[in-house]
Amino acid sequence: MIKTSEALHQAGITLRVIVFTIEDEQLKVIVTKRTTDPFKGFYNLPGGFIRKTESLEQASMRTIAELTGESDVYSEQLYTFGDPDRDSNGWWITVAYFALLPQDKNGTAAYRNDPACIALPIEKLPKLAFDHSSMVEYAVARLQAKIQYSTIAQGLLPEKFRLTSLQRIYEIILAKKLDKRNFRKKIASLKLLEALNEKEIVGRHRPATLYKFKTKEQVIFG
Amino acid sequence: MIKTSEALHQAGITLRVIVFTIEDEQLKVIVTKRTTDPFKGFYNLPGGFIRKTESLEQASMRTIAELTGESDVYSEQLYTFGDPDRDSNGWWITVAYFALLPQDKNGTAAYRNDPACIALPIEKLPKLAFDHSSMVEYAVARLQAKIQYSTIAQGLLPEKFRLTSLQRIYEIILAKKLDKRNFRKKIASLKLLEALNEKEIVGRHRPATLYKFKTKEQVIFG
DNA sequence: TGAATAGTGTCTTTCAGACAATATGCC
DNA sequence: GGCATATTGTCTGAAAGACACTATTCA
Repeated sequence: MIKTSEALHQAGITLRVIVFTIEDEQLKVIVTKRTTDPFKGFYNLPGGFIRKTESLEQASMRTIAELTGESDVYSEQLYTFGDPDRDSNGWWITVAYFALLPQDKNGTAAYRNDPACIALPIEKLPKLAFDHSSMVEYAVARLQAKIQYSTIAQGLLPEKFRLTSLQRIYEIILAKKLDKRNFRKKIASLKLLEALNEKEIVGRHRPATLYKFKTKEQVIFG
Repeated sequence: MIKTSEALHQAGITLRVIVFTIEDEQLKVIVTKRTTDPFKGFYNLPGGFIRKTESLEQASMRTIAELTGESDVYSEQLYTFGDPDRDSNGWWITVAYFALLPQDKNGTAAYRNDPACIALPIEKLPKLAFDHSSMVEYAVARLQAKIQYSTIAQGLLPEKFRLTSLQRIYEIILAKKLDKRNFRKKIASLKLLEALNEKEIVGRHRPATLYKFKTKEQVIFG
């Protein structure tokens, strides 16, 4: 049926990671500027190759660690992109992963390892190289969907955080205001957080109780 | 950083399809029996290769069409499996798609093209070759999740169907009984179906109104 | 004491779930 | 008329959404 010359037994296969973080009250994605053609001067998503001895999961974690210096971030497989015209430079299949980089307690993104990387806000993101704009779009949709029925927001927060910070994560990702009382009622009913005997004092006002998630694992609460 | 000898620029890449259908009031998946080693005698998922001129989507649709004779079934990308030890026969990355084969009006599965294929019930499925059992598990989980907030059940039904048939689809996939009045109330509130001026008479009892989906596209109803 | 954020409760509406009797067509 | 499936409504409890005031700390 299939002529061997036509069949793509041996495809070039690459990995791309969509790393989100929240900085300056904005959802941002990490990109690098291309210095070679095609798409010279455009931003693209950081990527890497898969070693023969590692799983896709491991390859994505390694790539993210090389990029951010963080080896324990949340990540999951997003989608595999394989349109024949997505890269003029040959036939490439790209497995995309998305990941979340936590804020530190000051609300800025955690340390980033690679100086060529820059975090750009999702709003007003320029057109990216190849089909990377679609990948980001797809990842944002996944993130928006998943934050509503899982504890994925944990990946964007430091270990200890204020309820207000958690609410801001939701507001930024869903791009809408939430009612403070309803939000806290909902969070409390899920019983996934633990109040700590610690307060955080940020300004000249009442200090906030710090919370942490009872478990590090992602919880789905359908 | 990455030594070329270690990096997997050129992976063998294959496609596998998990085709579900409902037959004899059971959720079944289409498999074929292997005639060669490894896993000779085991069942495995039907698969294929990707041509250089087609997208992954197109390759999966083509594979499903070759298999079932149906060229317009519902399908979506499931997951990409790439563990280095998943196939002893070299390094293979497999992009898995899942698809739904509609019943015909008699409640049996639609025509199948490939005589080597057999549909086995999900309950009491034997261990499959390679990591195909995990793939089926993953696909079942996706199907169970998705039927609850989308019109994916449409893919398992003929164009015109009774509300009772729709309810049976839900009951079989979710493996639990549903209340008829609550089910119909819910379906009605979604306003996604259109009652036809046709009745279906199956036995010596009151005939049922036939319905169809207003649109062929999948609808997500959060 | 003023500024700024933390923390809290009620009412209304909507949706899910339990539950059973009547209707209709064929034989 | 008997059989078999189709069709329909109410009540209750839970969760979502609208809505505003008091508490606490520091400068």
